[in-house]
Amino acid sequence: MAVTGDETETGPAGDMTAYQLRNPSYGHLQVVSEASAHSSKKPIEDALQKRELRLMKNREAARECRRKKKEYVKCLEDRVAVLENQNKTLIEELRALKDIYRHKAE
DNA sequence: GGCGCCTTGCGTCAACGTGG
DNA sequence: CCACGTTGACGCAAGGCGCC
Repeated sequence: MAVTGDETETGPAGDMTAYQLRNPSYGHLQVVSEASAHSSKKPIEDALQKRELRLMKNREAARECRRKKKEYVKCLEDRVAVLENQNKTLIEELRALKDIYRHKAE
């Protein structure tokens, strides 16, 4: 039951963080799917199981959410860099044109 | 070394939006 | 209406870094 050959942990950090190694709850859904094999038990156990599943799913969702946010911010930063370059070029171009205009006027 | 401080990544909760 | 997904906010732990 290997952790589903993970593709998501290949971010900038690369490997598992110390936190991930330390924290036993840093896992994926197969643990719970085992647990929920037989679904009708005592209501309390059932509720607990439900909660575990919810927590686990939310854990994954939060991770994905952060990944997306990081990607979004990176996109914005890249765009800023591009626009700054464009701006520089345009300012330079404007300066050159003004120069030409001034010489002609003289 | 051993601090304090800052940054990063995580898990959890709560609130909200949405599809069935 | 409810179950579920998404995301901001919060607190925590660890790592990096400069300072003593």
